[in-house]
Amino acid sequence: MGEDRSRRRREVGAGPLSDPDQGRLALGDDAGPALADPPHETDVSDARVVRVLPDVVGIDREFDYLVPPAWVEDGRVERLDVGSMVRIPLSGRRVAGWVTAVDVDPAPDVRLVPLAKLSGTGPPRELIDLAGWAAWRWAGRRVAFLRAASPERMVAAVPRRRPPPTVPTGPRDVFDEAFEHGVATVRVAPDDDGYDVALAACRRGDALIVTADVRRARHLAVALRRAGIAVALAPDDWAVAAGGATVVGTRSAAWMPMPDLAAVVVIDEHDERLKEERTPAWHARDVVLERARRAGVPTVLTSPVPSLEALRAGPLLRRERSVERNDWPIIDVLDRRLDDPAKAGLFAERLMSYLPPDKRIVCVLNRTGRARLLACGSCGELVRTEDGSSIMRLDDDELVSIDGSERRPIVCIDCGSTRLKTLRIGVERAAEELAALIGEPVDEVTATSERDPTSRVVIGTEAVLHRTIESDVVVFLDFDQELLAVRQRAAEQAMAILAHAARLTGGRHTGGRIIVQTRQPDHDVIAAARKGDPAVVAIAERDRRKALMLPPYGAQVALSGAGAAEMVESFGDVEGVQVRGPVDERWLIRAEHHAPVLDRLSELPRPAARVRIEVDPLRV
DNA sequence: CGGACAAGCTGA
DNA sequence: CAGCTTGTCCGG
Repeated sequence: MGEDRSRRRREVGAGPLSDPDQGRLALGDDAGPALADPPHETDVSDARVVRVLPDVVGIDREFDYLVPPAWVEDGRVERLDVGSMVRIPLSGRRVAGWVTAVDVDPAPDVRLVPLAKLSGTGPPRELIDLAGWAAWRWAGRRVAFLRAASPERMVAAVPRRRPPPTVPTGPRDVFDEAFEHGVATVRVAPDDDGYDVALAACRRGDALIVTADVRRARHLAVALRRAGIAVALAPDDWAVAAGGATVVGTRSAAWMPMPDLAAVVVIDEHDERLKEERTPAWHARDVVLERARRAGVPTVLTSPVPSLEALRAGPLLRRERSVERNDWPIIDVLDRRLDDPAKAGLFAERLMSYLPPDKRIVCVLNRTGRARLLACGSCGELVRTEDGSSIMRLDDDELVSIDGSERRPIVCIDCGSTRLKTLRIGVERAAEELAALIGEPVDEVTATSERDPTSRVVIGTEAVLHRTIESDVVVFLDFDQELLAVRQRAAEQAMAILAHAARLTGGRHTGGRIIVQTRQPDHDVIAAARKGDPAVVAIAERDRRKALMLPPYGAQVALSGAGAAEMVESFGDVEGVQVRGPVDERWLIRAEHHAPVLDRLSELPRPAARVRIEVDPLRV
């Protein structure tokens, strides 16, 4: 060992200059002036060694580095700890990385080089550990999670906490009780804004409050600050959070530093926006549940329509049945089977008599999969080929005809404008028809609409529910679209959509109303919403998923991409794990428990070709 | 990921 | 066999 070290010292100190990093070392550079002197005084054999994970996707391996002795002398080493963000020389280039361990015994027989730079403060130790767990849980790479846990811009020093938070005390409520269970789910009113649960969490100390919606997060942050609480809004206020504060934010908040974490809240835990879309497709609810468990602090999940995952995580707390019922709007069901099929258009004949003449009305028409049309944003003409025979689509920054034979830059042939808009035929036609029926203008809202609608009656795709702040009545023109969707979680998603609509309208006690046009008036989802009791759907779903061993009662992993076949090949046979596929170049791995599948996936080498691994996908 | 190096292909 | 492409390995 001693021999190794002295050899290393010689090589590091006076090694060949062909290695650019060693050249830097000998010349001082970032390592500081101390090393510009001959290294006779600084005994590198006693130098401290740290372990670093490079911020390079595709490496996912740690390397050992020397702490430059100059850092010891100038005190920089004081700031160097697990989680520190550094720059390291790695195979001839310099890359960023995270310190994952300090004062390590270096791996033998490697020629150590010093760290190049101390860049700033990074994720604390517990988040480094949590990232390791998450990499296992979602079969991803640690780098992805450490990036999520790192500040967007380098943080040199963490400000110390401002004066101790003053938290308004209030009467003990259902949320205070929920925190005493360790993990619990509270079924709340559809229009619950999350403020009460957030406040109950803050009464316990620094709270981590995760919401699905950005606007909700911002509102909550403002409201809590107004109540005198020190709040860091994720991800911007990273440094404030690191100094100690309550953290509010969407998914990204799950990875914010919190030195004094005391309680965790997930608002609208059923919302699919809590799941990252890109791989690794982690779920913020599940990340914070694990984080809280490790920290030994309680978690409360809230939702008007709790997921099976939440119901499995802990007890469900509800309010009185009669109270819950009142929190949901009245649901009017228009049975489309009763219409004369010959003239069954988009609007049931009876619908007009259900629409109040002076209230705000939002109509939802989820016609996904319909052909999207491009039109000129200026003259309104449809974007077509030269001869006008066929429509054109957008391909990167060019227009291309459907058969691919004609391309041109984005220019309207009629007026020369370069501005385009997309039309969704379903919604557009419906808006025209509805405007004619009610004799007043009807604005359209789609995911790409820029301005908020101003008309009293609005129509749009599901996106309209995210855009509109308040309305008295929500009409689902074709709810069968949701009920019949060939999706694994169609019923829950339909229930969630109704809950979202109920948020806009408010409960029946304030006149809230939802009108549902359907050919399945007896569907569980509709029955549940009418009673204001989502358990009806949850129980049916639970039994179905248990029987099929679907999450959360089993593990499901989808593999796709060019390297998937190779990965499945090397996955081989694992006891109690079944592999099916490929269906559309996609494999499905299923098992009763996650561990055998995830353990195997984590020990498998990644194929060179890309593989998309989705653990417990929301849609299959 | 990206550089180094080896093995394989091409053309004269 | 130089000169190039493609594949595989490995980094401290």
